[in-house]
Amino acid sequence: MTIDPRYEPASVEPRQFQRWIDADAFSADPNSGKPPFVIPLPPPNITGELHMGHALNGTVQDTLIRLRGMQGHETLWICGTDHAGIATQNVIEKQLRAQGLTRHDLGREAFVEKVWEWRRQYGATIIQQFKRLGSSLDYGNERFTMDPEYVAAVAEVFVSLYEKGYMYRDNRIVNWCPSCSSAISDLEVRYEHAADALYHVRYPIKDSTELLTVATVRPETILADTAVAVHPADDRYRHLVGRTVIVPIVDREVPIIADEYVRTDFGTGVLKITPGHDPNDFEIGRRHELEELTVIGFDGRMNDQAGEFAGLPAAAARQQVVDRLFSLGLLKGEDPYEHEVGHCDRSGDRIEPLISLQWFCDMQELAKPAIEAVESGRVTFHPRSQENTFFHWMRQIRPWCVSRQLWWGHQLPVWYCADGHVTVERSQPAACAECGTAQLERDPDVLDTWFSSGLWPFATLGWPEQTERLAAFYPANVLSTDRGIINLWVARMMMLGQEFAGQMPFSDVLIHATVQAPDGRRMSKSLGTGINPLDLVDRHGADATRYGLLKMASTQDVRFSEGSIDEGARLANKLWNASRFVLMQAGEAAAPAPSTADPVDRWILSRLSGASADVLRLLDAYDFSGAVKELYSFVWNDFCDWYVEAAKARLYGEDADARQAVSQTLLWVLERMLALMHPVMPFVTEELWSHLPGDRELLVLSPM
RNA sequence: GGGCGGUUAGCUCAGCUGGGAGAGCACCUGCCUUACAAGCAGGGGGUCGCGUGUUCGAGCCACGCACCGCCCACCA
Repeated sequence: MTIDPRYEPASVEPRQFQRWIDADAFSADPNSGKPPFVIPLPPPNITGELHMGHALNGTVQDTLIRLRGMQGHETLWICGTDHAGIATQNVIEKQLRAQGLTRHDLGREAFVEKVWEWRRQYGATIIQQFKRLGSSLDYGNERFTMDPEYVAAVAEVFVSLYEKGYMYRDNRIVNWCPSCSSAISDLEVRYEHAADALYHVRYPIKDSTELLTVATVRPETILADTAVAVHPADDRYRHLVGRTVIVPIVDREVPIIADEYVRTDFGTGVLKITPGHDPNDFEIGRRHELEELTVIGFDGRMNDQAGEFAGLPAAAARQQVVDRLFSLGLLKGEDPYEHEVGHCDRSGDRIEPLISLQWFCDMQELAKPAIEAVESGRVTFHPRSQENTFFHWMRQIRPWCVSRQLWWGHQLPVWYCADGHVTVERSQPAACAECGTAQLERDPDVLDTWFSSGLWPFATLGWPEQTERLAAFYPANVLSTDRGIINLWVARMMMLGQEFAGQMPFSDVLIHATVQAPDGRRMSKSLGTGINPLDLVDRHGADATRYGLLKMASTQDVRFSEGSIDEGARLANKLWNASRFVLMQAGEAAAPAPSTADPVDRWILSRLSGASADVLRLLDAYDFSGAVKELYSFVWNDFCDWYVEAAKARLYGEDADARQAVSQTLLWVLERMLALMHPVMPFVTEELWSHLPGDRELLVLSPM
C-alpha cells in the first residue's frame, strides 16, 4: 500500500464526502429505536453566501452531530433555507433597478415569479457551500420556509393566534423604512450614532406676548405638532397648562398640556408633541386624545399636509423649515447634538416613525412559559451569561408588528369585504365571515420573515400533521447560533414551539463566539473586512478550517487568526504521517488489539483513555476550544513525539514478540485516535480509516 | 443610559474551586535521524490594562477607572 507522504485535502475531501452521501450516512430513521439527537440548522437566507459565522456555527453543529452519532444516537441535523423576505426582495429589486425597472412595472404576480426563478437558480448555493465543510446535514430532507407544507403551517399558526386573541390589527406608529416601503419590527431597527443639531424654537403663546421655547432635532415635524407639553410639577410652566400656543409656520392653535413623560432637566423643559411622527409623542397623544397629523408620507417625502414643503424629502424639508423659522424670528438658536438614530437593519435607511394600519401579535402571554423554561433550567444557554439578553427582552416584551408591505413572503391569511369585515381563514374563504358576501379581497401584506422561521424546529418535521418525524425528532436537543439573534429568532422559536408543538423546541442554546477581523473590527462585506471561509478550505483544507475555527472560538468575541487554521493543517498532516508510519509497520495485520506487556504500551493506553475522557467531557460542556487543544496535545506530543519514537526501538529490534506487540498497540491506539478525532476532522480521519486493515464500516457510522 | 465579553510573551489565545505564568505561531541555536522540513532536539522573551482593597499569599476575589467589541434602550 502506498500513501502520499503529504496530506492533500483537495484530493480526499470530494471523494470522502461522496462516500458519506452514497452510504446515506446523514439521514435519520425515525424508527431506529436509538435515542434521538437533533439540531436544527439556523436556516441561512437564500441570498446568503457562506461567511465566517456560518462556517463556525456549522463546524460546531457538525462536530456535535458526528460525535453523538458515533455515541449511538439517531442524529438529525435539519437542513434548509429561509426565504428572507426583505433581504431577498431587495436583491431582486436591485436587479430590476439596474434595468431601469421597479417591481410595480412587473406587478405582484410576475415579480414573485421572478423571485422564485432566482431562488431556483441560486437559492441552494449556500447549502452546497456547507458541504465543503463536511457538514453532515440531512440533505435529503432539505426544507424551505416557502415550501407548500411550510406555508400551510404558517397559516395554521397565524389563524390559531388570531382565534386565541393574540393577533390583532391596529393603527399605530411603527418603524417605517422608506426605502423598503414597509414597516419593520423593533428588533430590525439598528441604532446608529448621528451628529445632528438641537434647534431651539419659539412658539408664541396665544393672547400673550410671551414665547415658549422648545428643543427639537426634527423641526420639519413642527408642521404636524398638535400640542406642547410640560411636566405637571414644573413650576416654571405650571401656570401655562391649559393655555394655547401657535405652532410656527402653520399657525395652528394647539394646547399646552402636562405629562409626566416630559423631562424638566432636558432642553427648556418644554416638549413639542407630534403624535404622527414620534413614538413617544404618539403615546402621549393617545393619553391626551390629541389629533394625529401626518406631514411625512410613506415615501419619506413631505406630503400635501406640509403645504409649501410638500414633495421635499424630509431631510431637505428640515433645512427649509429651519430657514423659515429663522426668517420669522422664531429660531432662538441651535446646538450640535449627538444621539442615536434608528436605521433599517436591511436597507440602512433612516427609520421614519409613521402611523399605519398593521397586524400585531401580543407577546406577553406567549413569553411567560419561555421565561419560565429558562428560569427553571429546562432550557439552558451556553454560556449562561447570555440568558440576561433573553430575560431582559422577554420580561418587557411589546407587541410584535408582523405585517410587512412586501410582495415576497407569506401573504397574510386575511380577507376583507367592502364593508371592512375581517375574515381570517387557513385557506381562501368562500364568503365574508360576518356579512356573507363573496366579494373578498386578500390582505396584500406578507409576514415578517422571522414569523415563519419561528416555526423552524417543528414545521420542518411536517407539523401540523402528526408525522413520524415530528414524533421522533421534536423537540430538538441543541440550537446553536450567534448571539445577535437570541431575541429575533431563538426567543420566538421558544414561544411558538411551546404554544404549537407543546414543548420547548430544544434544551440547550449554544451561543457561539463572534469572529472578528484580525484587527478587531467587525467582519463584514461592506467594511471589506470579511474573510471567505471557502478560501480557507481551498488553501488549508476543510479539516484544518474546522480545527482552526473551533480552536479560536473560545470567548464571546475573538479575532481571526490564520495561525489557528494553519495549526489545523499541520495537525492533519501529522495525523496523516503518523498513520502512514503505523500502517507501514502493521502491514495487512488482522484486527488490532492492545498489548499491555510493556510499560510504555501501558503508558500510551492510559494516556489514550485519559485524553478520550477529557475530550468527551469538554465537548459535553461545549468547550470546543479546550477539546481541540487536548486532541492536539495527545496526537502530537503523546502519541507522535513520545510513543511512536519510543516504539521504534522495539520495532527495529530483534525480538519478534516485541515487534508484534508494539505494532498491535500502535494500530490499536491509532484506530481509537482516528475515531476520537473524527468529529473535528472528518475528512482526513475517514480517509485514513479506509486504509486500516480489515473490512470496516465508514468511520462516521462506527462507534466512538 | 443598562447589560454581556475582552484587556496575560511580538501575534492569536489557555490559565478550573486564589500558592508553578503557559500553548501555538514568530524569533534564535543545532539537526535533511529511514512517518512527517507542514519535521526533530533545545533556547530567549511577560511589573498578567490602571488603581484601591481582602488575604500569609491575587492573573485569578471585591470595588473603581480606562480602552476595545457586541447586545438592549421610546429623553425631545
